[in-house]
Amino acid sequence: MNIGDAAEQAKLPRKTIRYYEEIGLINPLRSENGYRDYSPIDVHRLRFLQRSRSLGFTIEECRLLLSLYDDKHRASADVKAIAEAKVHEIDQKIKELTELKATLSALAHSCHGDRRPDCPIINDLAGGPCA
Amino acid sequence: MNIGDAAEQAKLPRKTIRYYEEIGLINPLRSENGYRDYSPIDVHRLRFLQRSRSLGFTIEECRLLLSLYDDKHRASADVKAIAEAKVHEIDQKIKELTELKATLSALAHSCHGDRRPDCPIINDLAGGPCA
DNA sequence: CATAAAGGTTCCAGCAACCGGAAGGTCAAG
DNA sequence: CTTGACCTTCCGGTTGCTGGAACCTTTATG
Repeated sequence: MNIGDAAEQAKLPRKTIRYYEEIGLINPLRSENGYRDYSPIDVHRLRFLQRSRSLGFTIEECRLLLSLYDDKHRASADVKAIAEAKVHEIDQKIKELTELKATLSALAHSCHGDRRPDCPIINDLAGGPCA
Repeated sequence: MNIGDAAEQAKLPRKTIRYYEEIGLINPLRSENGYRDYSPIDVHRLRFLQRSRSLGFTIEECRLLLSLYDDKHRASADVKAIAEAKVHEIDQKIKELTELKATLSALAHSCHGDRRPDCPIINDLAGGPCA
């Protein structure tokens, strides 16, 4: 199967697939004409990558997950630990963003938003809390 | 004032300050010896940048905010619009992350996490929703 | 058979927003 | 006089791709 079809099945751009090959996450065979030739197993692997990435795992985490995927004797606990760490990370990020939003929307709210040049937002940015 | 002191006052790494200069967000005078020389106004500007960045504005948004800051006749509405757009963006990001977290923590929860190799997380990644 | 469109290939460059380090100049203190 | 803390520039790397140029191959059509 050529890269176009593989891309469609894995729901990944061609460019991304070539990039994944470049960094050693996958390596398909080559046809006589030099075209990449993806087996169903390759496509499966690409799909694994697509899903892992969309769940927020970094490339390096994906690499690790793939190695666990390949290792038929790994313990499920290993995988679970990675997933839980990721959940924690995401949670932290959510907290940060929530605070950010509160600060910013308080600022926006305090601004009358008319034609006058006086603006609490700019004033805060200019001389805010760390002044 | 040399870059070290400016950095401390603005709470920005030296490297970052030089970078901001490189991309034209600031340009301090130079002393005889070639050292950058920051005026209080420069430091103020750096602080503005530090605060804006920490509130999640991109560099280009900061550039815009600075130009509004410099323009004594701009309407506060212009600034408010930018802030509100940012709040909306942040909100979207929070929503995305929340969904991500739900998916991932459901997965982690479904995994018994012991020594056995069978793992629902890996299984999902391998053949998940887009199989 | 010619040709044009739609695939494929490689490599090079660039995005955001910096960070780290090397090689070197400068300045104050002991 | 030397040590060490500053400062300078420049180069490369980070993450995860994406776009484009220049080129080859395959397929469809006139």
